[in-house]
Amino acid sequence: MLDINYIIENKEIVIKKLLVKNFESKEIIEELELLNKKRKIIIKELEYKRSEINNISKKIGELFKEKKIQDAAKLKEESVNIKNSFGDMESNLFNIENKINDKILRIPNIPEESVKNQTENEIIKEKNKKINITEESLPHWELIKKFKLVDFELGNKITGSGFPVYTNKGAKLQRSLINFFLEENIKAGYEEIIPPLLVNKESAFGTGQIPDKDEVMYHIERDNFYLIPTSEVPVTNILRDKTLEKENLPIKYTSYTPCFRREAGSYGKDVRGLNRIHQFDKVEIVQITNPETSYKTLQEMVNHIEGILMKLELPYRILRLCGKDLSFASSLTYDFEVYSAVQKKWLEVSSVSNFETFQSNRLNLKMKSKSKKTLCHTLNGSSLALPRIVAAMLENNQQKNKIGLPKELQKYTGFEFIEK
RNA sequence: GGAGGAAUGGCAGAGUGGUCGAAUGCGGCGGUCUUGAAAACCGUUGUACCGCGAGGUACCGGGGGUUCGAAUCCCUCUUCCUCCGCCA
Repeated sequence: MLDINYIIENKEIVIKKLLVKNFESKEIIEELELLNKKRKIIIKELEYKRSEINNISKKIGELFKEKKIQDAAKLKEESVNIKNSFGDMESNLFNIENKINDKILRIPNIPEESVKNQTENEIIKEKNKKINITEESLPHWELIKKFKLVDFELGNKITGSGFPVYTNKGAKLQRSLINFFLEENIKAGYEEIIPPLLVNKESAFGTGQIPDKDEVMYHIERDNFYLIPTSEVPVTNILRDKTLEKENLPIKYTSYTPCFRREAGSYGKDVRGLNRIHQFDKVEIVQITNPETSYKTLQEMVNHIEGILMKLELPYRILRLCGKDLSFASSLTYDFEVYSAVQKKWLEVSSVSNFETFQSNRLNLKMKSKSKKTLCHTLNGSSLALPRIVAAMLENNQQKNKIGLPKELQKYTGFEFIEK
């Protein structure tokens, strides 16, 4: 959520920058400006009247002490009159503030300076795309059947489409990847968190999932909880309504959780196999930083994730997202994709973003230095999302009757190959 | 799930209708003293909003109500504690 005063004071710049995200904001900002003026006028009058009532009440108190009951009764009447003159002011103010809120929540975050108004994502780096596959090479959805790693039919039976059952070495591979990612993150100074998988609406609001994107989340009506679409939600909300000491920053959290996404309406060949499912495993990294250093932090996170992908010996590329592809809350995002040789497709496995103050403003997450309080910057990234890593790894490393695993991962799996 | 109790500033803890935005202690910040530090002493110390400013308004778990006036009374929700029940 952007700050209303900032929007109004920097109207022209904000409008221009939001166009980079393909968001036309002129009208909405002008409406905001008008509403804000109305708001201030009402507040001024209302607070003046309230202060009058407060004064009268004080006098009444004194008169009561002096037993001047009649004088007090007179003042009471006066006070009631003032209160009656409020009219609809209070409800008007309430309505205006609601309208302001609604509008401001519809405005996306401002993209970072270097994001240009282009529709092409910039490829920052591309590594090791050459893979030895043959005519007989299978896509991962065939491989997982052949080697009995993941059972989608079983998931259909137990739950429904998009809830795979990992079996045997497929299950062990999941657990090994999770451990590998967590250990890499912990080595890099991240504190491990196991958060709740269900969150309340305040938490979903804090990181920006509601009101705009509530259709991606499963919602438990009876208790009004949401299943988390990413551990970013509970983990970032650890610090909701906190003021942190400047010298305690940055705060670095890592967390493995299953993630639940409704992915309404997406069926077809793009979602075959592990490409897109309703429940998947992901390890996340989150950082809360001093606003002055957040872009340095973003780079550090990108380097860290790149290091993990290198250890997995997967072909990958890093994209710097264009304005059009930036998410609602993000100022700058780098996407990581791994190459899936049989599908001949790049698969997104991580998205690393700096949200600047967009989340912290909703979260009321501040930093204190000397006597000054300022909003922190929040950042997060996947390190990493498992299904597509598994898909690419299986496809790229397949041999005749087995699938090889990267050395670094073997320490965790305890086996070098997946065999029949 | 049932019965009872509680929620106050960074923390601890007073306050049960009127100079209470809130005593006191601890902590924090500034100072005196000291070669330096500690101790002691003095001062200071919440947030948001409106206003050029003086100043004002709101906030004592959340929401609503009673009243001229609410931390204090009433309703409701949430969370915590004690007891009972159930339970991995």
